[in-house]
Parts: sequence; C-alpha cells; structure tokens
Amino acid sequence: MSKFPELPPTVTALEDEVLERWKAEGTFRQSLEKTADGEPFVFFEGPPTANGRPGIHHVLSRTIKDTVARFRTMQGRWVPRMAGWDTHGLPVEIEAEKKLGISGKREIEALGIARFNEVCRESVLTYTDEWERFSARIGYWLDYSKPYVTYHADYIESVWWLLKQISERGLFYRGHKVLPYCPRCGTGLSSHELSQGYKDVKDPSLFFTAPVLGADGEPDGREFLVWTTTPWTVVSNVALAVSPELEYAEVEHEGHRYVLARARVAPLFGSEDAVARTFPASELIGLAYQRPLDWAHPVGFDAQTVARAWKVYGAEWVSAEDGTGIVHTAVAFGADDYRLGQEVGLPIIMPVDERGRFREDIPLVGGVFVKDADTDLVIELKRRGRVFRSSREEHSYPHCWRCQSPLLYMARDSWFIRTTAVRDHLLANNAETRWFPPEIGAGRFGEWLENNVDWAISRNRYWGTPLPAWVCDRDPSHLHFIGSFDELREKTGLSQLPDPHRPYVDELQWPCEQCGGTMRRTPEVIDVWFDSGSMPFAQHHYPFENRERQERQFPAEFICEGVDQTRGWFYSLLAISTLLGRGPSYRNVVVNDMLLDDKGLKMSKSRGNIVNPWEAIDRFGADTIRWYLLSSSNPWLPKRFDPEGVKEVQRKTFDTLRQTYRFFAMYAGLEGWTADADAPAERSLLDRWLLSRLATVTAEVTEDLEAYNLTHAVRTVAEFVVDDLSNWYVRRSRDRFWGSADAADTRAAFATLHQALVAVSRLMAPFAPFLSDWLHRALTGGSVHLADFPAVDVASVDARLERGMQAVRTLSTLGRAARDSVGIRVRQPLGTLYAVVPDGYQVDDALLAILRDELNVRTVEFMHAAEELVTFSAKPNFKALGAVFGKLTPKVAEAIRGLESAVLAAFRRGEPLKVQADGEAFDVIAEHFDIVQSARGSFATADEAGFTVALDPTITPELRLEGLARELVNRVQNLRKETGLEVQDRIRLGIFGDGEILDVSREWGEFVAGETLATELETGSVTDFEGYDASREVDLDGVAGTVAIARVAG
RNA sequence: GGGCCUGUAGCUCAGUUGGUUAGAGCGCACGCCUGAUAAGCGUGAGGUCGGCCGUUCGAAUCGGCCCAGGCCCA
Repeated sequence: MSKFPELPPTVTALEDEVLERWKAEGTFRQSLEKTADGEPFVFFEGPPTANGRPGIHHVLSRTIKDTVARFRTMQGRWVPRMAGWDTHGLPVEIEAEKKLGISGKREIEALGIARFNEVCRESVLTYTDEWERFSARIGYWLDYSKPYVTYHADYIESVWWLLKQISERGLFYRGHKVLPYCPRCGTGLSSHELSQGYKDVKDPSLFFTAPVLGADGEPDGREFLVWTTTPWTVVSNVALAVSPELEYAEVEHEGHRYVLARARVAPLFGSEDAVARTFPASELIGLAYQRPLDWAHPVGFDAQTVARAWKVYGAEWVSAEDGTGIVHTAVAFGADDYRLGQEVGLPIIMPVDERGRFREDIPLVGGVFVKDADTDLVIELKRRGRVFRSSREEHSYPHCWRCQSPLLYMARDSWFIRTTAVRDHLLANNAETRWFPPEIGAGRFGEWLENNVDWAISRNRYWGTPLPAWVCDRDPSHLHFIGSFDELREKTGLSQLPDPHRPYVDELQWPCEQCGGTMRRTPEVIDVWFDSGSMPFAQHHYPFENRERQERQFPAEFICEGVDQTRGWFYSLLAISTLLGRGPSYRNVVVNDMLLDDKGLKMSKSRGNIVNPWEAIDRFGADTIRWYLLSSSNPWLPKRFDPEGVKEVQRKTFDTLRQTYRFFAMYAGLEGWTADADAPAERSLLDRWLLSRLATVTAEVTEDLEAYNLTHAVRTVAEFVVDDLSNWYVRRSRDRFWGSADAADTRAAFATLHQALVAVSRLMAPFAPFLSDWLHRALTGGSVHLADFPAVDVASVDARLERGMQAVRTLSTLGRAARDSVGIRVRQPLGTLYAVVPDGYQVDDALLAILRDELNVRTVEFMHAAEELVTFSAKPNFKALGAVFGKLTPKVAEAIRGLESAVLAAFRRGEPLKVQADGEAFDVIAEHFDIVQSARGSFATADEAGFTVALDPTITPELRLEGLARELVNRVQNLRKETGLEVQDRIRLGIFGDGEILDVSREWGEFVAGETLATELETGSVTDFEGYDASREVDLDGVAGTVAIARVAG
C-alpha cells in the first residue's frame, strides 16, 4: 500500500468524496475562521429569486464569484459571502395568480390582499433548497446559514430607513409621469424593467390629415399631414408639433393641399414635383386645426387652457427622419407629448381607464382595449376622409417583461426619487468603478447615467416593500415618511406592530399633526430593484444593528452578475449608495454575458435547447464545467455551451493532470519516496527549469487573478500543466523515477514533481476546487482551500534557463521534422546534429544533453562553429528601420535583404556596413536587422523563426548496431507487457538467432538487460525455449531472431 | 432609428504601443513513439483576418462607410 492514494475511478466519485469531506469537516467555515483576522475582501451576492430554478447560465457567474473569493481567501483575505433572496415583486405575484387561478388586480382584491400575499410569501422560497444544493454541487461556497431575505421585517425596516434618508434630502416627490404602463398588471414599469421586454411586432403606421382653420374658424383648404403609430391616441389629440428648425412645404396632390416638412415630401410623394411653395415653420406655429375625432373632451381644465388646444406648437425634438415632420400630440400618452403639454399648458384628454380600455361613453370603441381599437378607428377616419395612407409596419415595441402584454405609455400618478439631482455624483462614483469589460461602464452604463431620469419608485401592487409614506387625507401636502418601526410605534401608539406588509400596514393611521386629518399610508409598494439595491445596508439590518460590520463591509471590492443587471442591480446599488452620499457601493464589477446553446442560439423553453445543469454536472463534473466556462472565452462575451468543448477540457487538461499524479503516486510507491524527506541539496537542470517555469507561471496567474483576468489565468495554468509539466518535465524525467543508479537524483526528481503538483493544485484551486483539493490532500494531507496561494519564488526564476530550454524544445521539434524527412526513426541513433539558434539564446552543454537524448544523436554542434555549414542572410527589422528611414524603409529593407552572406559574416566580426538605396549609401547597425543562419550542404534540415537544424543522416555500422539494440529492448518490453508482468518484475532474458542479432547481444547485451530488468541473459542459436514463460519471433529492421523471457522470483 | 459588443482556418479561440512569412487547440489526412498508454509526438492540408474606402514607408491592428450576428435603448 503506497502512501499516495489512488484517484477515485470517476470524476463524479471524486467530487462526491470531496463534497462529503467539505461537509464533514466544515472546510468553508474553517477557511473563514482562518482568515478572520485578515484584511476584508468584500463581496456582495446579488440575490436570486428563489421562485425559479437554477439554470446552467447561473453556473458562469457563480463560478466567477467563487473563483475570485477562493483566490482572495488563499491570499489571506477575509471574504464573507452572505447569501440572499430576492423575494418581492411582480414575478412572484404572477406565480401566485397562477396558483390561485386568478388574474388581474380586480380578482386579487376580491380574494383579499392578505390571502394573496400569504400565497406569495409561501411560493417565494420554493426552490431555496435546490439553489442551495446547486451552489454546493458546483462548489460555490456561499454562506446560507443566515441569508438576507428581502421580505423579512428587519430587511424592510432598513429599506424604510433608506427611503426616509432620501426623503429627508428632499429627493422624494409625487408627480405625474408618462410611464410605460402594463394594463394587465395595472402598474407602471421602471425604465430598467422596460429593457427586458422589447419585441418586434406589427403595428399600424397611419398618416392622417387635419384641416387647417383660418382666422374665421373655417377650413382654409389646406390640410396638415400627420403621422402616428398609435391610432388609438388620436381620440386624445390636443396639439400638433412642428420643428422650428425645419422648412415646410405645401403639396398639391389629387385635389388636396397638404402641409408637411419639405424633407418628407420626396419620401412620401416620390418626388418634389408637386411642391407648391415652401416656408419656415414659424408660419405654422399658432395655426388652429380641426380635431380628427371629437368624442372626448378635456375635463377639469380652465377655459384658458382649453383654448390652447388643437393648435400648432414648435418643439425641437420633432425630426424629419420619419413621419411628416408634424407630430400628433396626445398629452397623456407620450413622454414628449407630456413635456410639451407641461411647457405650453395644454389640457389632457383621458378617455382610457386603468385596464387600458376606452371609457364606455366613447362612441364606436367604448369598452375596447385600446390596441384592439386601432383598426376601427382607422376605418372611421377613412370614412371621414381623413386618411392619407395607412399600413402596418414591423418595429420593436415594449412589452411587460412578465406577462407579455404590450405596454401603453400613459400619464400616471407616481412617486419619484429625484436621481437627476445626483446625476453628477452617479457619474463620479461610476468613474471610480472598474468595469470588466470597461466599455460597459463607460459606454452602455455611463451614457445611460448621463441621460438619467428620475427613478419612478412606486408600484400599484401588493407583494412588495410598502412605501413608508403616510399622507394626510385632508391635505396631501402633509406627508410623513416612516424610517423605523420605533417611529411607527410612536406614531400609532401600538407596542406590537403587525407584519409590515400590506394589507396590515395599510391599517395603521394616526391624526395629522398639522391639521387633525387622518394620516394614511399611500397604497403603493416600491420597485423591487430598490430592495435588492439596498442589500449593502439591509443585509446587516443597518443602522439598527451591526453598524460597524456594515461599515467594514462597504463598499464591495467585487461583484459579478449578468449583463442584464446593468440597469437593474448594478444601477440600484449605485443609485442608493450615491443618494446616501456613501460613494460607489462596488469597486470592481465583472459582467458576464449569456450562455447560448452549441449552435449559438439563445436557450429557451420554446426551442427546447435548455441544458439541464444537474445533468451536465453529473456527466462532466463541476470542475470541468467551471474550467470550460472560464477558459473558452472572456466572461463578457456570449458563450456557446458546447459539450464537445467540455469533453476536450476533461481529456486534455484534467486527464493529463490526473495521469501525472498517477505516474507520481505509482513510482513514489514503488521507490518508497515520502514527502517528509528533506529538500534536495542539489537539483538537476530539468528540476531547476521546472521550478523556474512554475515561479514564472505563478507570477502570471497571480497578476491575472488580481486583475480579474480569469480566462487568461485558466489558460496559463492549463498550458503549464499540459506542456511544461507533463509533456516536457515528466516525459524527459521518466527514467529518473525508477531504479536510477543516482539515488540522490531520484529523490530530487520526486521532490520536484511533488512540489510542482502541490503548487499546481494550489494554482488551480480557485477554478477547479474539487480535483485540486483531492490532489492537495493526497500530496500533503491538508485541504488546498486552507492553504496559501503560492507565492512567487523569485529566487527560482532563471530566465536564461527558460529561454535555453525553449530553444532546446524548438530544436527538438525541428530535429524530429528532419528525421521524419529522411525517414529515420528516433530509436535509430545518429551521429551529429548541427544547430543554429538566433542571437540571444544561450544553450549550454547541460541543455544540449537533453537535446541529444531527445533526438537520439551522439553530438550537437552549433553551425557557426563550422562556418562552411552556414549561410547568413539578413531579415530587416521594420520597426527599427521605419523609425529612421521613414518613406525609404522599403528600399533600405530591400537592400538589407540583398546582403551577401560573406558581407554579413564580416559584419558579425565587427566590420561596419553600408547599404545602397535610392543611389545613396546608409550606415546600418545591428538593430536594423536580424541575421538568420541557414544550413548549407546536403543534410536534412528544418527551420523555424531563426532556429535551424541540419541532421547528418549517415548510419555507421556502429550506430546501426545500437539502433538494433534499442529495437530489441522495444520487443522485449512489448513481450513483458503482453505476458502480464508487473513493471518492477525481474526477468531472465533469452536472445536467440543467427548473425547480426548475436552481434547485438554481444555488444549491447548488458544495456538490453538493464533496460528490461533482466537479471540473467542467455544468448545463442538455441531454439529450445524450455524454462521460459514466453517467447516471440522478432524482426528488427530485417534482422530475425527470437526473444524469450521468464519471471524470476525475488 | 441610436449606442455598445462581436466577426481571424471546418469548429473554439490567441494575436502585445501598426512592422511586412497571422498563430494555438480540436477535427481531418499521413506517419512516428509507446511500461504515464482510453495517452503522447511529428508532418501536412486548411486564411481575400466580414466587405469597401482611406491614413501610413507599412494595417488583422488606426479612421470612415457598409454587411452579418448579438445586447441595450428609443
């Protein structure tokens, strides 16, 4: 039984084993305890809504979060990671409606808000268990012991406190605002909710006409040409808007005289031929026109205001890019319309109820949902001869992100937070935040902040944090914000408060201190984004508890969520801390994009291409999926989830590492090597090289991780494991691990490989927490997650050695290519390899030994030591030349290319050099070009990037014999393997035959015996194999013979 | 309609402040090696660097316009 255990048979078995151990020993808790005195590294977990199940796309952001957190923990930072649940809001209400089999506000209120909210509360944490198991299974360490929950009373109390703070800064107001409004949900949507629901739909495109009225109030024969995509708002038309900047035209067309922007004549009429005259917009402003439909009238406006209706106004936002340059204005149904109405004092015509239907008293379309009334209204306008052109066109139109109803822009009562007052602070705080990638912060998010509009914070809904504003029923300007439960107790005189949700909180009231009226709570709840954006404060029940803790854990050093949170959580976090004057609430934010299926299509239920995260993890393992997601491309690029790519990670990176460990464990067992041996006094060149590479790679990975460049870090580790550790170090060192004559060197090899494996497991621990922990425990006995991230061992770095080894590896590749080109296999030794390396590479003799062995040649010589073998040529360095010669560069370069070998040889010896270009002579210096050496003569050559090899293909009789000996070893090894012998079994070996094979056994018998662990060797022409376990006729490159082996005891 | 991102080999991706012969892995074809072996190594085929125009001695890289895909917004 060896000291180093065997790997579990499958990835799943390994991960299960590690999970068990984490659970049993509380590794996560231990890692927090261990770092408790360290400098905090603050991380905020964006709360998911637990009434949906986790999907494969959640693995990506959770992997990033976990990787950063584990890395910082290993650096000794204290990284508390508190889980949270986002529990309020419309999605929950929609679920509850489904469960209860009801729909719409009417039915909810009929059922009772108490019952409705009870169902919401129950459904909200449906999948918390699955989320928790999911996090655990993918190795995402998150503290679920006391998660923050946005519906908990403590959380709500903190949110109330925040709202009161904002109100005390004078940043709260009530207003009308034209908002995208969902008629089904009966609530306005904030601009960040709007982003989720744009869809391409066909909508009307209607050009209607409005006769111009003269001073006498009669039509003067001209007609305004007006464009709209919402015919249902024509009922509410109160004005037309023109651009003061534009030129307008009258057009004679089929007996009509239309007025429109001149720039729109050609697009609408095909040419400008019909233009009768043109004039500036000022001629139009103030003109009156006949209403297209006169069914509804302004209510509650004075005569002066009403008199301003149905006239033409100037507005700078009117453009001539589409439509007619004359914009139909319905004050209640458009943001621009509303602003114009405010500016010039227009009345409002509001014929639509809160369910989006026309009032019953409206002719023709009374009781009809407005969007369904479009067709009837167009027909009616046609009947009245008011339609110039009508069609349907596809454009993108906002829909409710939950219920998919088309949204209506409608003026609504709403509560606002005046975020525009702190716009500069928002921008300044954002400028302090590092975004990954930066363009989202500077571009998408930054530009959006520049155009910030006030945050419409209220929602006319039920399951949410109640807006803690109490309003006097006599005078609505008597307003009081409640900022704590104590304050509420004081106001109401109640010692025991009910649940702070609706409907109970709605019942709390008290006499108005100013007028004796009754203070009642305004019925709205707040935008859920305010809930989640409050978490830096509310997760600690700040300021009522944990003041110090909140201050110590603010702002977050790091957060990470999907790009869809740009205007969601990223905004609400920033806005709330900015409103409070607390600066930005996060310093670094990594944005991840979506996961697509393997064909690059968005995963959706309707396409049926959703990858089930549990199945994927069972199939591939969490480590592999994490590694794949991090390495395939940067987090902020959309990613395809390609099972083939995941398999490749498994095969290439992980199998290689496992195989390396198996190799180590097997021979450490056989040789009885243990980790408690002293560090070797002397290390071989390869050992020193590996440790140097390890230090270099460690520095690179550390730098990457500190800069949130996870993708590059992962790729760097993978390359090190596969190329440096496995395919070079272990392969080149193999025979040092078994039965070497040099026991000290064997020990050094084991120590070095052990050290490298430990370091690798630590380097990869943040990314692949399972395999790394298993390996680390197997190698050292302790969890990798309680270990330190490897420090860069500066003393080990030997840049010259790394470069030299790089040269050797390049030359090896070229040497194999040269062998290949003359068809001589590596087992056949050859005499001399001539090599060339570019200037600046030093390959000393110890490195050459590796090259000789790798290529199986007796000697390696550098060609410049034998000038007759080399031709010099010059390769211009354009960068250096361009700086000096400018436009002349190509000509000088050409002249340099033309330099003769002899001239260059002289230059190398120190003679000055001039070239001719454009009839002039120029001095050139070494920086202006590289001298490339190439092989001369008939040898097999290969070259690449300044490296060249030339191989002497002569096989002398002596070399042939050695080659045959190696063939023989190969055959014996095959036979050993086929016979089922163990690696360490000793054998008796027989080599039989005539002629050359006997020469081989005579000259090389001892070598063959040594290589095959033969303790006895018999040779001759015998053909009787009695006493052998197995025999085999062999053909060594045309030489026939028979080998036989028998296992010997002991 | 506007803003941002992406476009490099069949696929997934690198490509440093612009430097002339654009790389890797996978896949494919052929070969080699083999006591780490369900591995490993080598060679080869495969590119109008999305397109056009420009700046420059020189453009995958910088600028403009366009095309395709995506995201965000109006």
